[in-house]
Amino acid sequence: MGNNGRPPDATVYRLSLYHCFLADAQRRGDIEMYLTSRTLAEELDLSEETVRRDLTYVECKGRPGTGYVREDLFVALEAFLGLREEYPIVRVGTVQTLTTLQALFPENHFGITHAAYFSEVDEEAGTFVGDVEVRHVSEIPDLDPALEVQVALVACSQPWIDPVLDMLDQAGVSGVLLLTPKIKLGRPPGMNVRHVRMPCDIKSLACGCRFPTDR
Amino acid sequence: MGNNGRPPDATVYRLSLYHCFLADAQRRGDIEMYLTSRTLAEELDLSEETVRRDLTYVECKGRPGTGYVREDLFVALEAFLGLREEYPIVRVGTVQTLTTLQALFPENHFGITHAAYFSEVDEEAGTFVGDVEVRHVSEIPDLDPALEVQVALVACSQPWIDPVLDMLDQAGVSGVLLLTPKIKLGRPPGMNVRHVRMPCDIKSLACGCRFPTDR
DNA sequence: TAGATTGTTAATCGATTAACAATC
DNA sequence: TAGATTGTTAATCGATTAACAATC
Repeated sequence: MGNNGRPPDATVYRLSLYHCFLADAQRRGDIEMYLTSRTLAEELDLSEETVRRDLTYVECKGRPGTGYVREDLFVALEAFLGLREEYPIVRVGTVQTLTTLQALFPENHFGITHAAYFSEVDEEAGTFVGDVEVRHVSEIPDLDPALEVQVALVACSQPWIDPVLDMLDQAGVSGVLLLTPKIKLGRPPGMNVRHVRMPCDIKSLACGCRFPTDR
Repeated sequence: MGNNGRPPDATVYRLSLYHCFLADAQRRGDIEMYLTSRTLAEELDLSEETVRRDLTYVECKGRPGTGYVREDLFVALEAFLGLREEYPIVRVGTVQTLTTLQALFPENHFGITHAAYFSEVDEEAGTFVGDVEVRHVSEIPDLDPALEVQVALVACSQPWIDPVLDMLDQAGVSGVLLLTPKIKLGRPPGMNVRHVRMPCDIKSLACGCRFPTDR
């Protein structure tokens, strides 16, 4: 504890994973009072040491012999990650894509909710995905600043990527999870883009077959 | 060169990225004969040194003062990654999801093609996505071994994840790119799973807002 | 107290960056 | 030859693992 400064990326990702784990466990009705680094490690395929090291970054002391108070840990993680009760994000893609995403990663799971949906297809403006109204991407800059949306999930078609990133930047969104494959992005300076490149992941996995894991 | 043994994961991923870059450039009709580490670095937001270091793993010598022969590099990367002309993969998900994936990451882009589509929905067996017939996931173990499929792209619903991973394992598929969020996987031993956890990525991005990048 | 688990320090492992001689 | 770019070695940075004293 008392560990200041920006933690390593790998740690931030795992802290997010712990938060997801707790949100999910809560949803499933788990009400155990305490949680140890060992349990967490086993559930998430990590080592105990890594878990404890990670948790030194958040404002939550563990109790030797007992573990961490589940609820305290959850609250501390939420605070550390800068989340809110239901963290609102924006989603961008065609109605087709938005519908798939809604099925794959439903609203209000893991403590994340929607602020707005945007489609790049003109005719889809005004239609609904679930009970959410879809607006045209060109309206992204008009996103209500009061919503304080910081992150977007983007899966629009390739040609729309750069314009969409620009408009999100204008709307004050500083983090983007991008699912559409593309080689070179025209990312606005300062914008944080996590790009999932499915073709690269697949090729990496192909390579994995040539070098079988030793563990 | 002469660099043997399994390269670091980060390197394998970037080698895949270089291969994607070349496949994409070829598709766009780029026919420059040579390519330098600087160009590659600039296009992919990496450092020159990293690119050169990475390329020491593949069987392709660069020429001081000139760079790498584009075509040679492409062939060497393909060989190194264990790819083939059109590398066949399997895709798993509902018709809805498969359709979205086909739009987002079309067949025959980046040198990857399909071997088969599988849906977890009984009634969807026999339907078509694009010109590809969809089969039921329970048929995964019957996948023709002659196709030599090594990798699958899976985006089925949560309850199907574990059974699907098992059946893919039976079918000899050893690498999986999984898009469905889930905390704990029952992954068959030896199976290589790259799990994209959208909720975790989003929370990590949220955290990024609290610690603005310094560069 | 005894058992269990934390938090911290040191050691190791892994990856990137810097520097530069070799060479086309 | 001169200019440009490679490949390699050393230095740095970052992350994980191991070990263990502290403590509830």
